Amino acid sequence: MKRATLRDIAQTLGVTVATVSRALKNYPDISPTTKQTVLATAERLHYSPHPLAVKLRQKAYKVVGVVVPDIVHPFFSDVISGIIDVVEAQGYHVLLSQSNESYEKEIMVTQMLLATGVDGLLVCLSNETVDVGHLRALQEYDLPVVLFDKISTGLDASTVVTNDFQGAYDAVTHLLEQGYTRVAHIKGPPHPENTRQRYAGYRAALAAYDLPFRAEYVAECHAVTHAEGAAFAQQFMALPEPPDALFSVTDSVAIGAMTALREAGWRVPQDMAVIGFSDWAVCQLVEPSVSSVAQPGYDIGRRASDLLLREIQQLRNEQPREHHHLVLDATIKVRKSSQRPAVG
Amino acid sequence: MKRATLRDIAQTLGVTVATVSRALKNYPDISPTTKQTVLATAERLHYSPHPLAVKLRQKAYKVVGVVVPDIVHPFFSDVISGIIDVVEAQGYHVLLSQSNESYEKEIMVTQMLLATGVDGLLVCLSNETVDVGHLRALQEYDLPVVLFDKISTGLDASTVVTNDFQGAYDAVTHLLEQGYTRVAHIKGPPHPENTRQRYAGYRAALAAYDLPFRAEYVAECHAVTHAEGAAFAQQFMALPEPPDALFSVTDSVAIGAMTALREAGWRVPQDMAVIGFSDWAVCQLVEPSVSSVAQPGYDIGRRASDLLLREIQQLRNEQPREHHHLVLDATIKVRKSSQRPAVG
DNA sequence: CACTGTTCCGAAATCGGTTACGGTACCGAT
DNA sequence: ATCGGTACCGTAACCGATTTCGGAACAGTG
Repeated sequence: MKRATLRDIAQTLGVTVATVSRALKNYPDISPTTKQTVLATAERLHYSPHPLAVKLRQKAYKVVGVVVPDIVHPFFSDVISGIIDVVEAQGYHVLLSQSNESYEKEIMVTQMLLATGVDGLLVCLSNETVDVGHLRALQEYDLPVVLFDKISTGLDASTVVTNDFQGAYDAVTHLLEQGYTRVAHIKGPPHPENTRQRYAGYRAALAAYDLPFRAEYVAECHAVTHAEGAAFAQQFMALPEPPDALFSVTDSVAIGAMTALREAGWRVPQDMAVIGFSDWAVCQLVEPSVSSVAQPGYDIGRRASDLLLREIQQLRNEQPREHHHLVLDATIKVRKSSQRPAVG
Repeated sequence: MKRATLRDIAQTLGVTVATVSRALKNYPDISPTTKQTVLATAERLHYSPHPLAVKLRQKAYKVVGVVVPDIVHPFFSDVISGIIDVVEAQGYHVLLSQSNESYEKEIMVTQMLLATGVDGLLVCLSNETVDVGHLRALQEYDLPVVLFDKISTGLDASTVVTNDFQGAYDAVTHLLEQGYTRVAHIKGPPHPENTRQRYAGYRAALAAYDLPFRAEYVAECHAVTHAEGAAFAQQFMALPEPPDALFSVTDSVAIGAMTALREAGWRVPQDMAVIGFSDWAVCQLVEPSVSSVAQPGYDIGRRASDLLLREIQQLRNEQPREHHHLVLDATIKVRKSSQRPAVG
C-alpha cells in the first residue's frame, strides 16, 4: 500500500492540490462543502502529509540532536529520558549519538548530525574535549547548541549543570555534622570541571568547620573504578592517623573502598563513614546502603531541552537569542553508610 | 552565515545547478575543468547538500526509529548502544522513543515515528502490549519492523531475543553441579514470554537432574523489586525444609533476597546459593558478588539492526523480504554468591 | 561540404507539500 | 448596466536537490 499524497486526493475529487492543502489546514477561503469532501477522502485514503516535504518547505527538521559520551550510564539515561519527554511534547524528535568519550568521535558525530539535519543540539562534552571549534562551527550555521553536564567556557552557549560544589559541600557537611572530623576525599581526574568543583566543595566544607586541609587525606583517581577505590581505602587505613570518613567522587569508587574496608575488618559507618556521588541504583542495594549525592539527571535533560527549544523558536522568529546558565542543586541521600550510630 | 546551496555555486560560476550537481557526484559527462572549479567553490562555500532535499528526492529518511519501554535500564542502554554503532556505520541515524511500558504510549510513539518519517523500526514491546495491530498497520505502509527482547508471535516480522530458556537452564544446572539440591525460583510476572522461558529452563534443569519439582520452592513476583526479593527469601527460609539455592528472575530481586538472608543470619553461598539474571553492574559491586546470567544486550542491538537494515535494502531493491528469528545465547557469570566453598 | 559521433552542459520534470498572487463567478448596490 | 466586494479556487513559484532528455558545439570522416 503506497502512501497517499495530496495529488491522490486532488485527482479523485477533481480539484487541485492547493485546494486540498488549504482544506486540510483550515484555511479561511475554502467552502464548507469542499472542505468536508476533502477531509472525508483524506480520511478514507489514510492521508498523512509527507514529513520530508513539509520539513523541506518549512525549513524545520523538528529534530534535536543529542550527543552524550556514553549512553550506557545511568546518569545519561536519566538525562536522555528527560530530553525525550520534553522534546516529544513539543512535536520534536530525538536523534541520539554517543562520543564514547573520544574527541575524534565527538567531532565526527556532530558533523554527521549537522549533515543529517537537526534544529539544535544538546551536547555533553567528552572528557577528552578541550577545543570546541567544532561546536562553534555549528553555531556559525545558526544552529543552537546547549551544553549540559560537561560544559566549556569556550563556547557562547546556554549551559545546564549540576551544582557539584554545593553537592560536595553538603555531603562533607553532613559527615562533619555527624561528628566525623577526619574526612578524606578521593578526587576524580583533574580535568573535568565537575570533579574539580567537588574537590572545591570538599575543601570549602572543611574550611567552614575550621578543619585543616590534610594532603594525605586526598587521593586522585584516574580510571575511576571499583579497584581504585579499594586501593585508596587501603592507603588511607595505613596512615598513622587514618581518616574516619570518606567522601568519594563517585559511587563505584565509594563501594570499592567499602569492600576494602570490610575485608580489613573496618566497619562502615562505625570505623569509617562513606558517602559517594551520583546516587546510582546500586547504592540502595548494597549492605550497608550507601549515602550519596543525587544529580538531577532527568531535570537537567528537561531544562536543557527547554532552553534549546526556546532558542530554536527565537531563531525562527528572528528574535535575539538569550543564553542562560542553569545550575541545578544536587541533593544528598543519607543512608546507612554515613549515619553515625548513637554513641553509648 | 547561511547554508550554501547548489544554486549559490551555480550562480557564482555561471552554470546551472544540474552541472554543479553532476560535477559534485562524479558524473562522467563533465569536463575536468568545470569539475575542478565546481569542487573548488563548493569547498570554499562550505557546501554540503541539504539533507531534506536529498532525502525527499531519494525517498529515504536514513533514519531508523527505536522504541523501548524504558531507556533508563542498563539492558536497554546496551541494546541502544549496539543499535547506534551498527546503524551509524551505515550512514543511518537513530530516532529514539520510549513507551514507559504503556500500551497507549507505545501506539502514540509508533504513530509519531511514522509521521516523522523513518525507514524502519526496532521495537521492544511494552509489558502491557498484547495486540500488535499498530505495528501491523506500519507494515502495511511497507515499513520494516524488527522486534527484539519482548516480541510477539502476532506479527510477521524478524525477531531477536535472548535465549532465556538456555540461560535459566545453565544457571540452575550450575547450581546443581555445585551440589545444591533444593533450588528455589522466584519467577517474574506471568505474561512476558521471557520470564516464562526462564521458569521453563528452571524446571527443565531440575528434570534433567531427576529432581522433583516442588511448588513451595517457587514464588511469583509482581513488582519485581528488591523488597519482593527480601519477602520471598523470608518465606523460603520459613519452610520446614528450606531450599539451599535460589535462582531469581532478576538481579535486583536476587540482591533483595540476599539482604534478607544476611539479616536472618544466613550465609551466602554456604547456607543458600544465589544466582540472578541480567548481570547488572551492581552484581560485581555487592559483597558477596552475585552470580548472574548475562543477556547479550549490545549484540541484540547489533543483530536486530543488521536485520532491519537488510530488510530496508531488500525493500529498496524490490527483492523479496526475508524474516529471521535469532535467539542469542545468554552466558552465566559465576561469582561468589553461587560458588560452594570446598567442604572440610 | 555534409554527415556522424562525441563531449559537455542546459532545460525541465520530479519528490510532496506550502503559499502568495491572480482570476472567476456571483452577490448586492448604485 | 456598471461597479465594488466577497467567496472560492486555480496557477505557479518555491524549498534544494537528482536525473532524464535533448541540444549545441566541435571534431573526425567520407
